[in-house]
Amino acid sequence: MAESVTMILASLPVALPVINMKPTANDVTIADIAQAAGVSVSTVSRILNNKPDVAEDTRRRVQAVIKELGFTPHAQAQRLAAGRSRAIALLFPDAQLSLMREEFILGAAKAASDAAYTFYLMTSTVSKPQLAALCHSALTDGIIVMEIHLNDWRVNFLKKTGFPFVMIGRCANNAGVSLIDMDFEQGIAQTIEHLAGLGHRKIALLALPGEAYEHGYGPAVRSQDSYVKTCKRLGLPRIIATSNDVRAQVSEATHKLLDRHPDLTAIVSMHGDTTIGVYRALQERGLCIPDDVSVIAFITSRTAELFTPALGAIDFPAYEFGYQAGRMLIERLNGSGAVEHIIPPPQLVLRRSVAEPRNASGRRNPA
Amino acid sequence: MAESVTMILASLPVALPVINMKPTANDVTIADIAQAAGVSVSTVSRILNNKPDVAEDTRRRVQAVIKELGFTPHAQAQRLAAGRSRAIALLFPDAQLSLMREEFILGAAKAASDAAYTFYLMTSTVSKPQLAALCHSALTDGIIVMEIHLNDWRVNFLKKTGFPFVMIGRCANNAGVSLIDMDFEQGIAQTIEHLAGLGHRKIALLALPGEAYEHGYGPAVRSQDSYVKTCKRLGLPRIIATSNDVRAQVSEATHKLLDRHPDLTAIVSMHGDTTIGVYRALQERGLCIPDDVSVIAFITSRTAELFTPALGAIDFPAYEFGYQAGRMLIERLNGSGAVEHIIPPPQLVLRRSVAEPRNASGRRNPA
DNA sequence: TTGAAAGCGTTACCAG
DNA sequence: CTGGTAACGCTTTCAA
Repeated sequence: MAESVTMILASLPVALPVINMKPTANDVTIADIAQAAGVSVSTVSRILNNKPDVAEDTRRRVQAVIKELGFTPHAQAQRLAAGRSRAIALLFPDAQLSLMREEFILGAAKAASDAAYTFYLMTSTVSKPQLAALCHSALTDGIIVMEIHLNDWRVNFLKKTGFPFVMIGRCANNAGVSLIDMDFEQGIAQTIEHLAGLGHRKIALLALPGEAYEHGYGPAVRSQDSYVKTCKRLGLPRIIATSNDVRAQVSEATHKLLDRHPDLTAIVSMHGDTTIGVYRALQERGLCIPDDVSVIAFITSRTAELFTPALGAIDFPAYEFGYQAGRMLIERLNGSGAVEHIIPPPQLVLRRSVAEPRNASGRRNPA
Repeated sequence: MAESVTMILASLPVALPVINMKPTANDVTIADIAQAAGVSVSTVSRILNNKPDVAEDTRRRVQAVIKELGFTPHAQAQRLAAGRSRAIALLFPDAQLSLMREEFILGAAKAASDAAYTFYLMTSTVSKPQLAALCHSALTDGIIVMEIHLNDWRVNFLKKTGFPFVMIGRCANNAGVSLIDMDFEQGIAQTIEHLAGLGHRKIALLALPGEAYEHGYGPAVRSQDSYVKTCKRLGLPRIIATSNDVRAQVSEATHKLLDRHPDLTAIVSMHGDTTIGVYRALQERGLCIPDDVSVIAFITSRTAELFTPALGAIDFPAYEFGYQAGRMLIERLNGSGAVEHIIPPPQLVLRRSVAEPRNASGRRNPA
């Protein structure tokens, strides 16, 4: 009854079940059905694909046989013959750049399953040859690309080859390709405006790493530019710090930020869950959220609610983004659906981490 | 320059790029290579598959042609001909039962990509016919099953058909099948012992829903049984509450728990990130973590760190679990690798949410 | 409404 | 070492 306490590595040299038989060897095929039902394979195929031109009578008879013999189609063969895979793939880069990435997966997978498509997940960043190989492989009918740069070689490549795809994110030029993207400009603008409306004057942007901006990573560029523009417009000082999307580094960046600007009263974070680093830094300095410093980030509701105090956010509905991306792609593949650019209006969700600034003179000093 | 503020639904009736051509129609095939290189397709195929019996000279020449023509294999056809897909699939149920589920995906996907396998993600719970269809489809060589019940029809089915699979979790009888699982018994036992060692006497278990236990969901059964046994052994009272894995309900359950047992000093949660519901409930009652109540959960480090105070945990290395599951499956498929049962020793990670109980008489009253 | 046969792009066996 | 050729299991004309 008692389970072993330590790792059990039962390398039992048990005779493994027959797995080296050709996986399909003993399966019942469409030919078996045809024979058993006394019709041709073409007829069975028609029935399998719900073609109209089959006698009701025949259909019923064959379907009975199918059921009886427990036949189920060999998707691999279907796909080869039909010239399409009824599959979509999500290219999910390794890089640490992005936000809320995991939820994209489940959303896209759901869209696929809703449309009776299969769903491939390709982690690890692809090289150009790899991408070409993927397109030629016929494994998938279309792909979802994310972490888009303003000038993105993958997008250029796919456009050139005409391989169907959609983007989560967008380039500088998005003619002819469907996409769903966050409105980082408006999101930032609204956030700064809201904070300014509460009385904040020193609002810092905790941005993505400088390389991200320099490499033209969309969210980095758009948010930072919008921050600068908005601050200018409102006559606010521009206070920008950058950090990798790693908790410890976010924390460190926050400390530096506060060293340089001990009087700032709000931080807008481009980081996702690693914004916890901001919380920790503030805690370490004995600063209170939101009384001393308000914090807002681009983040999913579910994650924002884990913070204490709950993290105010420009809501990032990542699951929905993934779902929409999948949906658009599949509609595209099915011939329905025109080019769509979905850029939902940013949703500012105020939670406990956002408040009016405490009277500046009342500020406690850092420990 | 200014982006539109609202959702842009650009249903531009643009002439769509040619996507209805048979996806493979214009691709260069192995036959093209053969012709261009002046060899047979068999030879090209051999070279593609790195077979030894090819003249170095020929090999180089053909490879040059391949490169020149930009040939890339049609995986779909390869798979049909070879009788194997070099793909694995993860069955990812919809149900709300489990913990840390998303990270499994990335881990398993990584294992696949490390082995040059492709990775399918099947969300939504499968029915028996669906599972049978998947096995026959030849889309995947093996599958990873998770959210295992002590007696699991999927496992029984797969065993019977001999289709290769591994489990994240385990059944009552696990002969002949590889698995990786959390040691819930020991995890709970160690946790209770540790808390008791700190001086806690009233330690509650916030368990999974009653149905989960009744249906024989492994983690539910093992943890609860272990809790009861351990408490008995240590002479501690048994205080069990159940809840669905939804924040609001976890919160409510916590409130009820405290209504019935206002003097409890520690809560062990079987819930993942929804354990935030426990935090909120305690907060609402003006109870302090950990001074009034210590909290421990089964949870990933990354998520535990988002809590304030950081959530003590029996660490749930979900990514690693996914990775190992994928690795085992692929090794199995490759013929290497015997049956493995991996049950890592539970890792108790004490964070800020765990402390000695405050002197019981010093306890503040609920607001 | 049905059937025969020609693929789909590879792999793998068998001769040479 | 190389080339023919039969699968792989299904879809899809084309005739009947």
